[in-house]
Amino acid sequence: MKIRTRYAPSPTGRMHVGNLRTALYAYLIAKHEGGDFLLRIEDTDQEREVEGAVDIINRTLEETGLVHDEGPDKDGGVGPYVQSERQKQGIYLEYAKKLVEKGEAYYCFCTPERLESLKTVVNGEEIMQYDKHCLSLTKEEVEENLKKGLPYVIRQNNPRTGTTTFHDELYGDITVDNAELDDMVLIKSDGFPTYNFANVVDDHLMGITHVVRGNEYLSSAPKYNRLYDAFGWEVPVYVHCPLITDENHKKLSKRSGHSSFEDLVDQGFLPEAVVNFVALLGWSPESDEEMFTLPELVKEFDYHRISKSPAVFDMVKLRWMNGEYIKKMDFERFYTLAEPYLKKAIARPLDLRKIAAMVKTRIEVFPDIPAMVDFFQEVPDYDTALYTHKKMKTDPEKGLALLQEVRPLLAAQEDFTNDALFEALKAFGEEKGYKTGYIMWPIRTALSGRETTPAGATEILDVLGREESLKRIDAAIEKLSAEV
RNA sequence: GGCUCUGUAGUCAAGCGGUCAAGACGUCGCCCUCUCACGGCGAAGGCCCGGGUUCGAUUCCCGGCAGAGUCACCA
Repeated sequence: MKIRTRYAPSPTGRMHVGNLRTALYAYLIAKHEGGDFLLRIEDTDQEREVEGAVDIINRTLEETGLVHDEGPDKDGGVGPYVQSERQKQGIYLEYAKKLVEKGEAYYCFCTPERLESLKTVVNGEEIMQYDKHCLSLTKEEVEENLKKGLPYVIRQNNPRTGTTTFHDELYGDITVDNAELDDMVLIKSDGFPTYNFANVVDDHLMGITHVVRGNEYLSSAPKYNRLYDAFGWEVPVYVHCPLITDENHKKLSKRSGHSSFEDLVDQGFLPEAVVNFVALLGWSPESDEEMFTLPELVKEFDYHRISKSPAVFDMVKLRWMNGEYIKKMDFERFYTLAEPYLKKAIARPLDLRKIAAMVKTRIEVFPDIPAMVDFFQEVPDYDTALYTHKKMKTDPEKGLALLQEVRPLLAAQEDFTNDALFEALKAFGEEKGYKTGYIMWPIRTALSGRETTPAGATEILDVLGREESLKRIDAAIEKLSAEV
C-alpha cells in the first residue's frame, strides 16, 4: 500500500521548529517509500487564527523544500484540504451524529459556569475531567433542548472501566485505564470540530496511512483510537516524535526567541542548514555522516531510527552547521547573501567581493559580518596597548619605529596588491633582520585598530588602497608619537 | 496530584549480553600561520541509583529517583 502522510498545521503564526521537524519527518517517511505527502490546514479555531499564517506555512514549506503532493492548492481528490471548508460541508457534524447514534458520543448542554465548577487546581495547574452529566439526558430531553436552540457540544462517550491499548511504532504498545479518558469535546458549540475529532475524521477520509505528530499527543492517542474503533475504521500507523526542548529541557516555546523557522531565518540561518540540523534532532542515520541535503535525507531516512527521548535545541551546534554550509557555498550565492550585511558596515567604495571572500570561512551566520568588517569603513578608537604582542616581540615603541620605517616603502610601492606587498615587506624584513610578524603586526593594527581581523596586513592594504592606507598609518604614527 | 513517556559526557547521539562504550558540537592543548578563522593532530569528559536474571550487564526484568508531556468548546 502506498504510504500517505500529512502535515496538518493550524494557521496561527510562524512555524515552530518542532512542527517543522514533524513536517520534515512526515515528508521523509512518505518520500523514502515513494509515497504522498499532503498538506491540510486545520483552521478550526477561529479565535486563534492569524491573518497571513497560511502564507507563512506555504512559504516555509517552499523554502525548506518540503513540497506537498496534495493540499489546498493541489487537489488530489480527497479535498477540500482546509478544515473550515470541510466544516461548511457538514462533514464533521455528520460523522459526529453517527457516533451519537451508536452511543459513542452524546450531546452536552452544560454551561461554561458548570464546567468551571468541575475544575480543580493541582500544583498551580487547572485540571478538569467532565463528569458525564449530560449523558443521563433522555432522547426527549435532548430533542427539546435542541429545539429550544440551547447551545451544545458533542462529547465522546468513553467507558469508565477497562483499558485501552494503542500501538506506536516508536514507543510500542501503550495501555491506559479508560477511567483516564476524558469525554472530550468533538463538536464545539460554534459548530466547528475540535482538533481531536477533525484529525481522526480527516486522516481517515484522506487515506492517511502514517500519522506523524509530536509526542505531546501521546496521552490523547488512546482516545483517538477509540474513535477509529467506534467508526470501524482502520487505525493508522502512529509515529509520535520526541519533543524538542530548550536549554532548560522544557518544551520549546515562542519566548526562547528562536522557536520558529522564521526567527532562525531572521537570525541569518540558511533553510538547508536548519532542515539538516532539525533532522538530526531525534533521528540518526546508520553512518557517521552529519551533513545531509534533503534528497539525501529522503534516501537515508528510516523512521525506526527516530529516538524516543527529548532533544535540546542547541543553538551552538546549529551555528556551527550553518557555518559549514556557508563555507561550502558557491561564492556567487554567498556574495549575494553577504552583500547587504557588508553594506551595512561599509559605505566606502571598496572591493566588497574581496572582503566577502575574507569573511566566508570566518562567520557562522550572516549577521556576524558587520562587526567583523566595520574597521574598513573607519578605524575605531583603540588603545595603543594593542601594539604589544609578546610572540611578535613588538610593542608601541617598536611599532612606531617600524611604521616610520615602512611608510616610505609603502608610499613608493607601485604594485599595491596583496602578493606584491607581501613580497616587498618580506624582502624589507630580510634586509633588516625583522621577522614577518614583527612587521605585519603594527601595520595591521594601524590599519584596523583591531586585535583580530578577517585578513592579514597586506590583504587589508590591498583592499584599502595606497591613499587610505597611508592616511591610516600616518594617523597611527601620530597617535603613537603622542603616547610613547 | 493522576496518567503516560524518557533517562549513555555540558549538548546531539551510536550501541541492541562480552566494545579500550563510536561519531559530532562545545571546551582545552599542539601544529599550520602576516592576527583571527579555516585546516590538521591530540586531550579531558559519560552508561541516574539499588536489586535481580546471567559465567558476564550500558544493554533484559523489577523497584526507586530524576526530568518531561498531558489532564481545554487550543492544536
